[in-house]
Amino acid sequence: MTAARDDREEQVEIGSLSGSLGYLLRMAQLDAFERFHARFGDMGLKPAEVTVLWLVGSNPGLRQGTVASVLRIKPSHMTKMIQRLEKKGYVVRRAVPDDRRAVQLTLTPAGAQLVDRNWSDVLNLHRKFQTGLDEGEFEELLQLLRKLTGVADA
Amino acid sequence: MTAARDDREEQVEIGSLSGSLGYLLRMAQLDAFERFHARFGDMGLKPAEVTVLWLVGSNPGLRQGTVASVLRIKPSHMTKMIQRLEKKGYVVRRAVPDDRRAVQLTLTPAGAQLVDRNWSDVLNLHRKFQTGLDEGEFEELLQLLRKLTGVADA
DNA sequence: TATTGTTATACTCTATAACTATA
DNA sequence: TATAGTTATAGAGTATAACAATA
Repeated sequence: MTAARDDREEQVEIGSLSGSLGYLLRMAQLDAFERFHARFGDMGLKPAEVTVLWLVGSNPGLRQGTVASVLRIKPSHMTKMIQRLEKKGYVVRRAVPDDRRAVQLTLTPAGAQLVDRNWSDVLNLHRKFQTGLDEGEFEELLQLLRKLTGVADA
Repeated sequence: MTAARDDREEQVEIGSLSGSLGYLLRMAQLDAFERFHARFGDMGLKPAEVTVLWLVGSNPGLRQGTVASVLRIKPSHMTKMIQRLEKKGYVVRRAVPDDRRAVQLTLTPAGAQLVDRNWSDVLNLHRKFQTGLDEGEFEELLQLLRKLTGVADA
């Protein structure tokens, strides 16, 4: 009796949960992950990894620690992530000349190609799906999120 | 030379990352977690757990599986979460009379009290902090997120 | 002494599948 | 046979702390 169960679920009183920013952010992020996976799943990379590649591509020689702090990824996690990206041949690690404790990152040609080919699609991924938002609303949403998080406009 | 390092980080070119919905959602969620932890950390509950308590309080006798599907939490994780909430004395599990495979959830008096005392603060947590958004912008953001995620307005 | 990145440990969340007890 | 929930296992992300190399 699937119908009966579905009926039950429709009776749930969500109420003021729809006024919770935390809940809405969580739901939005789950949707975003699903869209990413549907479109880029066969690339074998996760959203955070693609973001790291784009950031390194835009800032060649960026230190690993800087990438971690900009993206708010823990250093110990960053290490493992960069090792994966290096193993896949997208990233090169090199000691920083002035400070040999530090590691500077650059993309390999394969990494650069991957970013060039896909970054635009990554940015437009959510617009093109049936989000219910028109272009103006989408931009408004981005603007409000930038203001909320303190991320500077491009 | 901390100053030197800070200077380096300020030179990072974020560029079109500020146009990425996924990135902004991630940053917003990190901020939201931090605010939650600063305000409710000593309660010993996480955002998802508080949300479950509120949902059960608003829908006494709700099945565990329904809670899981509404909040998009995996059933196996839901089991462990409910066990924690039960152990802390906030939730009671009972077999559903019509279907003894299923479990219906209700709050204990302690659970109900916790929700009554804190839910309003949970909802208002992000407004009151220096988010940079005024009340109108905050409501607009919630509205756009509801539209994006398909969550019905209260 | 302090900092960059690495390694190690533990815990949470996710993903999956096998299992139980019911239906 | 199918479903509700549980258990088990493996992987990713987070949080900490200890560590090596370098500053």
